[in-house]
Amino acid sequence: MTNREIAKILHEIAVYLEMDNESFKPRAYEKVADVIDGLEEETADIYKRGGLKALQEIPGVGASIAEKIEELIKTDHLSYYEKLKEKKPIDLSSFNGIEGLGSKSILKLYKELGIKNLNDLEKAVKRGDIRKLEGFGEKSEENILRGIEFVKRSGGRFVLGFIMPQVRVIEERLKKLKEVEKIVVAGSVRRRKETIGDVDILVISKNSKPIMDYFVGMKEVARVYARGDTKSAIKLQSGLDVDLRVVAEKSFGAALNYFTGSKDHNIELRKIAREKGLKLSEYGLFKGKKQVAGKDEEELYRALGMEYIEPEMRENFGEIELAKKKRLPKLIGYSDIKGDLQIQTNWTDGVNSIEEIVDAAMKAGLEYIAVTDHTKRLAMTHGLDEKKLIEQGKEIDRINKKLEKKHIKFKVLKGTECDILKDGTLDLSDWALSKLDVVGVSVHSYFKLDKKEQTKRIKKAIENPHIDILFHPTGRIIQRREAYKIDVDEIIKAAKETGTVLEVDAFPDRLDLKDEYIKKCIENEVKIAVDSDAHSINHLSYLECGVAEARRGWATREDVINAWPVEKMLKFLKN
DNA sequence: GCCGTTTTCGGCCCGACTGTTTTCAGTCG
Repeated sequence: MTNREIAKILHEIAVYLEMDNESFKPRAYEKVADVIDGLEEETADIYKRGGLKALQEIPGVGASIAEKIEELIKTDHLSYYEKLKEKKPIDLSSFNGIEGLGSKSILKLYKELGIKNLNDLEKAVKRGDIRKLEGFGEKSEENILRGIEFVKRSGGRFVLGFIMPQVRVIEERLKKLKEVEKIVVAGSVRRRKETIGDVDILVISKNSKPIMDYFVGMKEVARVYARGDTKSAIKLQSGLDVDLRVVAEKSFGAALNYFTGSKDHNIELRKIAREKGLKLSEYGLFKGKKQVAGKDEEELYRALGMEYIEPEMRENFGEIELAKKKRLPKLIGYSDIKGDLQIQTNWTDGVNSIEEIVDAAMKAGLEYIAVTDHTKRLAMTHGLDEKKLIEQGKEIDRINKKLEKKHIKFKVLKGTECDILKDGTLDLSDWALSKLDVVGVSVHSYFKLDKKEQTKRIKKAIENPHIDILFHPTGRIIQRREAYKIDVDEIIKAAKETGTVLEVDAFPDRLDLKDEYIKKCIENEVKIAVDSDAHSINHLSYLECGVAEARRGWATREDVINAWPVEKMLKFLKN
């Protein structure tokens, strides 16, 4: 049983307990569900390793929940949960994402109308049964209908890197309004989560009416949920929900903090405030009635006795403890990347020539790139064999000479994205690999091998002394493809032993490695490389998404080899 | 149900909005 499955059951137990008007138990289950969902190690492995005792070391897990998890792991069943479900046989998960429907409403719908799932709900809405219920009305009915549509369509989330340009356009437009004194996009966009559900924008203004008028009247607005003087909410034609809030200058920091989240991070901060006899809300930090901080975030964190915490770290994964001790890492900056070590050109499946990419990379402020086209095994991309690779090397020599002549300091490196074959051997000869500056390897086939075999395959590949970087190490594609089954800890260990760099592929729906694994690399002193995996010059801008993910994994400039000058980076790869 | 510079009981984050009411429960972030 996976963490996700365990978390889902615990979450549903919480909902059932809420239905029974239990006051604090639901929160206990809810909390553990969240913790387990975010756990790196499989709970089943934790149990295997240390039994009930180890389970109880998971934050929020006590004797009672530990036993329930044990039962789940051992038998794939939980009698406690099944009894609850027997009493109220409702498909709770089908109601996820229908905004405004919590446990109490779901219970009412079940009791009064016998609604057990989304299908029943849709039928009841269409019959007009919902509005007749006490406590429900036309508006509720409309909301439910909209929720059903939403859930059916998208599951409700967008890949941040793909939707970001749209967010920026709106931000820029609002910024230009003369009534807007300050504007920040908060929420999960500011924390740079991989996917987002909606966008929260905060502005300071003394005259909000024209701003709100403009906001709800934009051409791509599909629907206006609310239009007030302090808050408006819209849905864009793309399906993205955007909220705009106007806050007072003296509360801006507190509001920004509050609307940036994460929720867990905020809860911790509020607890700390309470311990100090203070009260934290989105209006500020208060001692009694008196505001002691909240104008900006720096001041707020200082008043709580800690360092400023970058938004990308605010997940309550230990950042607050470090901030208290004033020992937060200095995260890599968005303009620290000096080179890009994975780029495909029109020699294989990229669309641009090497020279076009060099040109674009220079304009983007880079100092070097590695050309890393696919190898022959990927026939559909016309992958390069040894002979073509040598030809390409000559072309790169020519371009470098040309740059030198013009006294341009930019450097093009010879590289490859060499295929890892099924047995862990490589698609190019050692002789060919030894001629290259940057050797990346990656898996593009046999995704379904079992965990042991897949791990062994990748380990074998990176044990080849010519290998520098393992590209997109887990192979996941967000919202489309699961990661291959591999033991990431084993791979990190092998990378440490062989001096292999692990990549953070910056493509918005890859972000591979993801944040939690990046954090693990850094804890184990394994270096990472943030690469665009560009297949066209337009993709170079995705480097930003990779840096964001690296920051979410607490990476500093020292951890990222392509944030280093080219000489230092190459010297590191040689050793 | 969990947790403890409050160790075996008492407290658990906070405020606002929504839709339905006629003072509030439910939901959300």
